Order: sequence, then C-alpha cells, then structure tokens
Amino acid sequence: MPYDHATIEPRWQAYWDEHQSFEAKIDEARPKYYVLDMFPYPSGSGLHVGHPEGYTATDIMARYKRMRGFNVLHPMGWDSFGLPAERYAMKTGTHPRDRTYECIDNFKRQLKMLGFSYDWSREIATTDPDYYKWTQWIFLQIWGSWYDAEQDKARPISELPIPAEVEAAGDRAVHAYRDEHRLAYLHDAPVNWCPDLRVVLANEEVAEQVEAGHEVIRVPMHQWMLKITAYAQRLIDDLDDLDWSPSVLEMQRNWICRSEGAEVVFELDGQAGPDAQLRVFTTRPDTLFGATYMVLAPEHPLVSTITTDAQRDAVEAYVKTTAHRTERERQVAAAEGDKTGVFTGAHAINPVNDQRIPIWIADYVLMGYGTGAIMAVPGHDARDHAFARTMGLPIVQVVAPATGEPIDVQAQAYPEPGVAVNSGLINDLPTAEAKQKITEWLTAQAKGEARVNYKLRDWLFSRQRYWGEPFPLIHKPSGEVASVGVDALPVELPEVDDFNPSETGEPPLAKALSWVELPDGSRRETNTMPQWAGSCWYYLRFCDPRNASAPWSSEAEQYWMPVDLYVGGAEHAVLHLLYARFWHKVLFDLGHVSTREPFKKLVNQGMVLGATYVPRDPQAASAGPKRVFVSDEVEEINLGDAVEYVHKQTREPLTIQWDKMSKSRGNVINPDEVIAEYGADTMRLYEMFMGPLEASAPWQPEGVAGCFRFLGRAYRLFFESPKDAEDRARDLGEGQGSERQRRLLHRTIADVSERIERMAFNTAISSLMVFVRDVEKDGETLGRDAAGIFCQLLAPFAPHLAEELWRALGNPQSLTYEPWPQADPALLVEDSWTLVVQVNGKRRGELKIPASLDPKQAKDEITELAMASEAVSRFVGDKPPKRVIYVPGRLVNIVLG
RNA sequence: GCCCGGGUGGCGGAAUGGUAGACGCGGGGGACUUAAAAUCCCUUGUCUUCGGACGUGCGGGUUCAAAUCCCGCCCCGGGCACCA
Repeated sequence: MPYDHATIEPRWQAYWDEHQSFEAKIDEARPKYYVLDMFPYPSGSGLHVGHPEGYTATDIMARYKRMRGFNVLHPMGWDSFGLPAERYAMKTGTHPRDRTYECIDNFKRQLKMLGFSYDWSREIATTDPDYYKWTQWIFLQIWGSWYDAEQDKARPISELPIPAEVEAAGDRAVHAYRDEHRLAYLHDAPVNWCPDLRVVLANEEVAEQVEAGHEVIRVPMHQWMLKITAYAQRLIDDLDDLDWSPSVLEMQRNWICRSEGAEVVFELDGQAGPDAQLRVFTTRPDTLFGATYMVLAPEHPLVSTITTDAQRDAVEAYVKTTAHRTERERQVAAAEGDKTGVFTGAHAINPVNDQRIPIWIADYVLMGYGTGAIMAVPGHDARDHAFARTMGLPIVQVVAPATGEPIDVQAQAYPEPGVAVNSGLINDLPTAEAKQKITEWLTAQAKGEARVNYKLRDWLFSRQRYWGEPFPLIHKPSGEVASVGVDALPVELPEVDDFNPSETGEPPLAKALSWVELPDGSRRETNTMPQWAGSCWYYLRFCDPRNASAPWSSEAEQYWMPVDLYVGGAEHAVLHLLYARFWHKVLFDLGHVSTREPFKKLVNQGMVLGATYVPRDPQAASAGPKRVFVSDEVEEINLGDAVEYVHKQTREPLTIQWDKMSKSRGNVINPDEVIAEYGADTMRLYEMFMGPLEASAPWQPEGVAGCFRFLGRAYRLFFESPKDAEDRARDLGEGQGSERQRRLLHRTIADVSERIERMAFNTAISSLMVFVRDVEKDGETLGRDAAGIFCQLLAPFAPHLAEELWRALGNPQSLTYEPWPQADPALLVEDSWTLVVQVNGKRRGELKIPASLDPKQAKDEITELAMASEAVSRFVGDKPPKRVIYVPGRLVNIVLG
C-alpha cells in the first residue's frame, strides 16, 4: 500500500489529543518559548489556504523548540467579536453569538485537521463573558488612570493632584477635573453618519453606501477616546529593543510621526481676551515672516465665532460641503490640485511683524492634526503655494538657497532649508539656527514656544454596535460617569432580538431598556468597544486562560511573557500592534505586567495569492464592464516553454493574474479539498516550500503534488510497496549506515537546523528532499539510526508522517519530545573541496583539492596547483600574472595586465 | 506625490561580494506496462562557427570579482496621503 495520509493523519491527531501532547505547564527548570499566531476572526467562509501559512511556520518553530528542550506555549483562540456576525444577524435574525460559535467550530475543525500542536486546553474566544469580563477590567484600569508627565507613566486617578482652585470649586469640579485627565475620556469626534440608515459607517463602508444613493456626513458624536498620544514617545523609543523587521519598525515610527517645531500664537485682529488667539503648530518657525495668511480646518471651533456677517453664508455653505466628504476624499481632491477654501472675513496679527493677515478655511487643513490651524507660508510650502495661487494671496520669499542661487517663489515654492531673508531678527541665519532663534524670541515674548508634535491621534474607542464588549460604566442622573465596580464584572450583553440602531440613531443596546435603566436612575453606557479591544491583550490571557479571580496570575505572566515569536499578516503592522503595545504599557505602568513590550520577535508572513483570468487583448479587456474569469472557466494549454490560457467556451485568450485570495474575487482555495486529496502534511509542506515566509507567492496546484511525491518517497525509504500486499517495513541496516550516508545525514542535520533557526523553511525542506533523493541514489539500505534521525528532522514539517515512521522503527513514544539531533562536526568535513580557477574574473576551470591541504594554511601550494592547471595554461599562456587573488576554500583569480 | 518592499530560466524560487539558477513544478527523451496511472532513470537558461560568447528589469559606477554595494531610471506590489 502506498503512503496513505487519510489513515495516518487522523490516527496521530487522535494520539496527540489523547496524550495531551502539547499541553503547556509552568516548569521553572526549563527555558520557556512562547510562540503565538495572530488569532483569526472566525469568518463565515472558513479557512482559506492563506491562514495556515503563518500557522504552519509557528507550528514548525513550536515543534522544533520542544525538541530543543524548551517548554513551549503555543495557544490558539478566536478574535470573535466583529461586524460580519452582526450584519448576518440583521439579515437573518440569527443571534450573532450563535453564528459566531458555529464559525468557530468550523475554524477549529479545519485547524485540527492540519495537525497544529496547539495547547487546545487554553483556547479562548474574545466573545466569552469569562474573557470579556477581563477586557472590561482592563478598560477600568485605563479609565481609572491618568498620565503623569513628570514620572512619564500612568498612575491611578486617585493619585492625581487636584489644584487648590479646583478643590475649592467643589466636588463637581473635582470630578470633572479627574475626568479630563483620565486615559479614557469622552470627546466629540467626527463619525461617518448615514441619516438614511441611522447608522455610523466604517470608513470602508462609506463608498458603498454613497454609491447606493445614501447621504453620508461627518458629524461629531460623543465618544470614548483612549489617550494613546500620552505614550507616543515611549511607543517610538521602545521600538529600538524589538527584533522586528526594519520595515514594520519604520511603519510604526511613521504612523506615530514625531516632528519638532514650535507652537505660535496669533492674536485675532479687533478682538480681545484669552479666546481671541489662534494657536498653530509649525515645523518651520523660521518662515514666520513669510506667513501671509492663515487657514483653519472647517471644523475648527473658532470658525463660527470669527466669521464676519458678510462671509457667513459662504463659510457655512463650505463647512456643509466639507461634511459630505470623507477625510480621504478631501485629501485626494486637494492633492489633485483641487484647492478649495473660503475667506472668513477675519484677520490675525503675525506676532513677528504685526502684519494683519487674512484667515481662511480650507479642507486641506485637518482638524485631527496639530491644532487644526496653520500659518500659511506659500513661498516655502508647496500646498500653501498652490492655495495662494488659486486664491490670489500674496507670496513672500523668506528663505534663500545657501548657494546664493536665485529662485522665484512666485513660480514655485522653495521648501528646502537655506538662509533666512526678509526676516528681521533672523536675517542671514541658516535655517536650523533661525528656527532656534525665533523660537527663543517667541518664548520670551510669550507668543509661542518650542513644541514636539505627533501625527498619532487619540484612539476612538467606542462603536455604535451590539456585538462588542459593553463598557462597564454607568451615567448617573447627575451626569457623572461611574464604574460599575470590579465586582459587577462581567457586564454581559443583554438579550435583544433586534440588532438595528434605535430610531434616533442610538446604539442597539439603548433599546434594551431593562438592561440600560438601573433602579437608582442611572443608565448604562450603550456604546460597545471596538474589535481591537479583545486582541489587545489575548496574549496575556493565554498565559493563564482559566483564571477566574484575575486576568492572569503574576506567576504565569512572569514565566511566559514576553511572546518570543509572534507571526501574522502585514495588514496588522500598524494598528493592532500599536494598540496592543499601548495597552501593555499602561498595564506595565500599573504593575500588572513585568515587561515593557509584549512581542519580542515579530514576523509578517506574505500573502498566498490566488489566480483569476482577464482578457489578454487590452482592447477587449478595457471595453465594457470588467470581465474576470475563475479557474473553472479556463483551459490551460501547455506549449512546453510557455503556457497559454483560453476561455473554455469562447476560446478567448486570457492572461493569468495573481491577487490576495478573497471570497469576492473567487480565487480562494479551500484547505479541506487540499487535505482530502493530499493530506495535512503535504499541505503544510507546500505552504512552506512556496518561498520565503515573508514573501507573497501564488498557490500552484502542481507544486502541491510535488510535495506529496516527496513524502511518498520518504515513506518508501521505510516501507516496501509491493503491489498486492500490505506494507512491509524494509530491513533497515544497522547504525547510521555507510560513511557516505553518515556524511549525508550529518550535512542534512546541520543544514536543516540552521535553516529552521533562520526560519528559511523552504530551503530546510529542500535539504530534506536532497537527503531522500541521495539515499535512494546511494542504493545502500538506510541505516536504522539514520532513519530515526530523518524522522526527527522531518517532524516539525510533516509531523504525522514523521510519527508514523518513527513508530515503524519500533519507538513506542511520540517524537514530540525527542531531543533534536546534533551534527557531528567531523562528518561535515569533506575529503576534498572544489577550487574554482578564474582568469580575469571569469571562471575557466576547477580543481579538486584534497582536504589535507588546509584552505587557510596552504595558500601557496594551492595557488601553485591552480597556476599549473590546464585552464591557466590555456588562457594565460606564459604571460606573467599581474596579480593573483586567493579566496580560501573557494577560488583563485589570476589577473593579467 | 511620499514611504516601504520587490523585479533572477517556461513557473515558484536558491545563492547577501567569490562556481548564477540549489530544491520543486513544467517540458523533452527513456524504462516498466497489452495500455494507462503510479513509479523510476536521463535531460532541460539563451545563443553557438562547439573554441566559446551572452545572461539576475534598464543605464552608469565601485571592485581582481557585483543578482548582492553605490548613483540614475523603468516596471510591479503594499501602505500612507495637503501631516503644516
């Protein structure tokens, strides 16, 4: 009987389950290794072959580290709150909970079929009240804290110093003062409001609804915000210690985006009082003399107060138009040169030269960045320049190139640094010094100060949905917000039968009156938390998932944390990782965790791409609606040195295109089918063999078959496959076999080990393939001990087959905890090595050099051998070489004149 | 527009300054078979006057030596986007 995965795989999966082979227990005597996957959202369409790429990589590491003697924690769970289940509920009436747990069952079934070595006893779902109880608990920690800038850490709100004048103003004032300083606070933030549907839309939904004819406007809504900006600098600084790819570190830094500059105060002309000023942030205070107008974001709170009656209609119309555009639309339109804006009628006074300059509003200025207002320097900023040209505003040059080269700022902005001109007290100073001097002057005049600004914004943390964690907060009749108290956790979601928002646009929870209204007249908060909440701390819960009295014990946290290896998609490179790091730092400040950072090493796996087909003729492709075909509709014609695709019916020539797999594109491969045909081991092997883990690669069914053939060959090293008989184990030889086999074996041990350490799994698999091929070629029977070592090397990649073969060798135990084999260095040394002979850098021949000539010592002898070689005499003749380069163990290069 | 990746045979890829194309797929030839499947063996970058020449997106450069380092450009993918 040939290799029969369908029998082998379920057998070993049952064995692992029964023996709880992968259960992790704290063991101070052994080093720990925590290897984590980004846990999935269990979608209705189930797993596709992209999911298991990362899961296979972590499983290889988990199995490898176990064999290396590490105590491995390798858990899996479900990020199960989310919009799709709620949508499904609205459509079908199925409770999101029912749908969610159905999907989880399906995902779990699929993952189990792949033979991953998860400790399933630690399985968690963010939607379990036992889990979200602690999500709410962490929220209360955050809400119950303030950021002490002096100590640079979060502290309990009870330790917040209350200024005497606040104290004197009474309890209400004290309460309000505390609320202002909490890390979770209420704030009016703009949302995408769809009046027709009475719902708040996610950014990605806006286009769809607008296309469907619905109006979507940006309106401010009272929302919970988390003060992640307090951590901006630490979130940047602590990146330095992480073993993450440089590109992800770069993305995180760019997202937070620190910039240094100054905040400058402009007085409003003709108005007095502390409110009569406009604060702007600028990275170029040295260009202050060139500020010829100001621009406010249309949402800026001062807009309505400063606008003159003559301009009011125009301003209000513009504000209204802006509300219909998403932030992205505004920015795209403006980037395409479409500068719009309206004069408010008001003026400000430039603090450096007392010039009266007009104040405009324009949607190229965003409320969410800096102060929501800018000083415009059209001479030295391309955006301001374009706006000034469009609106006919003056352009003044205040920086000249240091080279003295003449420029014309009327024609084009000059944003580079240079030397200040037309700038009063900073004239002739280079940009860096000019910035410093003008900032000092502003500070002395109390008209500004140096400031660091971050692009990072506070985190909008509330959603108007049902299927999320309820906030553990109540609103008292007095208007004060209070915690429900830790003892009242979890605040469970009420049972409702309608998941739509209320008539007035309140969240669905507002309709559960018996839940919302409390006996003392308080009302529960009816927003829910975003999906990020549960995924911000699940790695901590995995350390101690069944703890009923705490989110985790400090014993478990101190033993398992930090996560040693974290693998997931690049789409989470910014937000998820930033939010989780932020929560972790709050927990660190409050003494709940012992590490500054949660994830030591991070790897982003690439995408698995699926095929679709489009017309090859560009005219046919662009004419009419876009036509895309899926594999079933396409015939592949192999021309030997090329492949062509045609439509099965119409015979239209097509080209293949590769995209990220998605249900909507129709290019998804279902792992169930792959496993049914080839088995989990083949699937795992192919996932890793496709290419480097971090690269995206197309899913090619022929490649899967190649991996299957390899496993079949490996199987036949152990078993005869006579035609009409049951499998019979081969008579294996003794020990590690012939010297040649031993050398091959130890070379393979060394290569596979080193490649797993580097997570270069595709090349590790290729070593295993070479081993099997060469043993076959060798003809001699494989030694029994060599066969055992091969099983060990194969185990991380194809664990079912490895166990099966290991058992066939007579081993009664699973090889999960067998020690990883060590390569014998003596066997890695070859008896001879190949010296390449180059002439003028071109390869002209090679020589076998016996190992008795040490490549490092015997430079002269080796060079001599090369000089005497046939290649040299042919290409050099008797010309004396100008130079001879010797690279030990590699080559001799003879350079002629 | 900016930022980050990437571009190597018919295809996935290997090689991170030192033999370009490991390993796999696909192709060609053969063995076994009544035949097919499965399996196994040989072969497979291009051109060639059979000496060799060319070849890692394109053009330059550094070096005895470049897929690899540097400069400029083109193309593909992803992210961000008037970020003051």
